[in-house]
Amino acid sequence: MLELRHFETLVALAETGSLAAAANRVHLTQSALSHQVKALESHYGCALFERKTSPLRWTPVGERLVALAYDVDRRIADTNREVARLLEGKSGQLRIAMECHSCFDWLMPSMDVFRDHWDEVEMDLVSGFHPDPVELLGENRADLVIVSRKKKRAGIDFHPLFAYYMPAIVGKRHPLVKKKFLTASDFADETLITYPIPDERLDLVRQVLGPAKVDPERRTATLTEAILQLVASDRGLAALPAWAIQRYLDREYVIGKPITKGGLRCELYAATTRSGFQTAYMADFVETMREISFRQLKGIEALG
Amino acid sequence: MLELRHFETLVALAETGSLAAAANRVHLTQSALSHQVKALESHYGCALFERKTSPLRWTPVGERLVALAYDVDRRIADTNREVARLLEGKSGQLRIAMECHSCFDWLMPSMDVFRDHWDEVEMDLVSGFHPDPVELLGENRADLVIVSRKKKRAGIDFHPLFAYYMPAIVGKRHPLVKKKFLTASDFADETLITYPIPDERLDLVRQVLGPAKVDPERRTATLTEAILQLVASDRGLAALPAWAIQRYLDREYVIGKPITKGGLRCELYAATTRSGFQTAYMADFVETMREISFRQLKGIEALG
DNA sequence: TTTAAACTTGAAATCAATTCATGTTTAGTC
DNA sequence: GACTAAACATGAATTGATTTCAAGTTTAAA
Repeated sequence: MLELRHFETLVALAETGSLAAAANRVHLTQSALSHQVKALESHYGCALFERKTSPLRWTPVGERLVALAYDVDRRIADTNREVARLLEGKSGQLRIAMECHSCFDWLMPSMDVFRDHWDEVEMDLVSGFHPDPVELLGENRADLVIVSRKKKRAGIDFHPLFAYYMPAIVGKRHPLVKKKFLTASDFADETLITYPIPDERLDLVRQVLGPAKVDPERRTATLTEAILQLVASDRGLAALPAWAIQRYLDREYVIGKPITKGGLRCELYAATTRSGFQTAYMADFVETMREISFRQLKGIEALG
Repeated sequence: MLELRHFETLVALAETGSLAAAANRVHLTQSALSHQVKALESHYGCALFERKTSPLRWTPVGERLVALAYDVDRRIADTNREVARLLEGKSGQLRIAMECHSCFDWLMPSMDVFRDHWDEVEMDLVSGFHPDPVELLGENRADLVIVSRKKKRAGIDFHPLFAYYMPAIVGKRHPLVKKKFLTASDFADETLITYPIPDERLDLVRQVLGPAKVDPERRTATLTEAILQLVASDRGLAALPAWAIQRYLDREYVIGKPITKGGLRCELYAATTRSGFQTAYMADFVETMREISFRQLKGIEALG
C-alpha cells in the first residue's frame, strides 16, 4: 500500500507547502498527487494535513509519515552511495566552473554536503573568467559547469537543476514600485546595473530587452552588495535572482518586481561530458545540488 | 527504480534461501521474483547473489541491500504502529487460546516481541482444555485462538499463519528408519503415542490413518519430552511438528520421516471475531506471529 | 544419461497509477 | 455579496509496468 513514490510526494509536499508545487517538483500532475494523498488517507483512515491553509498544516499522523519519508529516503540514498563505492574506485576529482556570477551562493552548501559523502573526491572551483565555460569540459580543465542555457554540443550532457524567476530590483521610493510588474519599456529611461559580463549572458537582456530593442544606460558592479546599494539609493535598476538577495528583499532594503506579466523565468543546468557523468559521484553531485537547492531556496521550480 | 516490493522480496530471499521458496512466501510466482531480481541487478550493474548455491550466497552489494530492506521494513512497521496508536486508544486486552498442544513453543517469542511494542495491551493465555476453543471467542472468553482448521462460522475470521510438514518420529534403531517415507499401513502394527486429545484434532489420524481405516494401539503423554523418550526407546511412533522438536532431530535423538510421499501438511490459523480484528494491535499481533515464525522456524511455508 | 528441481526468458495479460477533462471549493477583490 | 482566479477533488480513460504463463535452460543428483 505504502510505496516509495508516496515518500517522494510527502517530502515534496513538506518542502513546497502545496499540492500543485509538489506535483511540479516530482514531475507529476497535481491530480496524481491528489489521488496519492487520498489513497494514503483512506488507508490510514485519517487526514494527513489540513487543506485550505498555506502552507499546509500537517496532522500528527502526517507529520509522522513525513518523518518516515525523510528517513527512508536518506537511507536509500546512503545505500546507493555505498553500493556505488563498492562497485567502482572511490577517488576522483570534481572541478566546477560557473557561468553564473552569483551561483556560488547556493552552490556552497551542496559542496559541503558532497564533501561529507565523498571525502576521497577532490573538489575544486575553476577560477577566472571564461568566455565560454562549457569549453573547459572539452579541454579537460573542468568536470562540471553550471550554465543557464543548453547549447547542443557533441559529447556534452546538460542536467537540469532548477528554474527560478528573476525579479527586477527597485529602490523603495522609486516610482516603479507602484507597478505590479515591469515591462521592457520601463527600463528605457533607467540605468541598468549589472555584473560586468557580456549581454548574451544576462537573461534580462537576452530574453526581454534585446527582443524589445530597448537598450538602457548601463553601469556595472562586481559585488552583489554594491549593486544593491546603487539600487537602494535609486541610481538605477537591476535584475537579480531572488534567492541571491532573499534577506535584502525580506527586510525591504530593496523591492522585487516581476519582469513582464508572467515573470522572467531563468533556468540552470549542470553541463558535463557524457563519459564524465558515468562516475557515480558525479551523478550524485548533480542530485545533491538539486536536493539541497530545493531545500534551501524559495520560489524555485523543477526543471526537465 | 528501487521499490518497497523489492524489499519484501529481498527479505524473503534472505530468510528462505531460494527464489522458489521466497516467491511462495510473498505470494508471487518464482518467475516474478526472477524478473525483479534481474531488474535490480541490471539497475545496479552487478549480481546480488550467487545462484547455484544453496542457500544462496550474497554479494557485498546484495548484502547491503538486504540490510537496507530489513531496516526500511522495520521503520515502516514501527511507523504504522505509532500511527495506529495515535488514532485509537492504545490499551486493550489480548486473551489467547490454543487448540494445538505444542504451539506455545513458537508462540512465546512472538508474544515477547508484541509485548515490547504494545506494553499497554494486557496479554493472557486462556488455560484449561476446551472441546471447541473457537467457541471461546463468541463467549468473549478469548480474543484470539490458534487453530489448525478453518471452519466457517458467522462473525469469525481465520487469518492464515503458516503451513508445516509433520514428520513421523521414529527411534534410531527402529526398522522403519530404512523407509524413505511412511504410509498409513506402517502404523498398523505399531503403538501410536500422542497428546491426550481427541482424534479429530490429531492431523495424523484425521488426514491419514482415519481415511485408511488404520487404528493402531495408543498411548498418551502430556509432555513432548515424554513422547520423545518413549519413541527413542522404541515403545512406539509419534507424529510431531518438526519445529517443536528441532533440536532432538538435529542431535538424532530420534529420527523424522515424512508421512506419505508428499509429507503430511498441516496448517495453522489465528481465529478472531471479525470486529475484534479491527483493532490495530490485534492485526499487528497476527502479523508479528507470521514474521517471527518465519524467522525462527525451519521448513514452514506461507499460507493463504 | 536421465530426471527433477531450480531458475531464466519473452510475450501476453493483468492491474494499478497517471493523465485528462471537468467540477468544486476557497480566498481575495471590487 | 457577487465575481474571479487559484488550488484542489473526482471519475473515466489511458498508459505503462509488473505479473503470470508457457516454454526453455541450467544444475545436481541418481
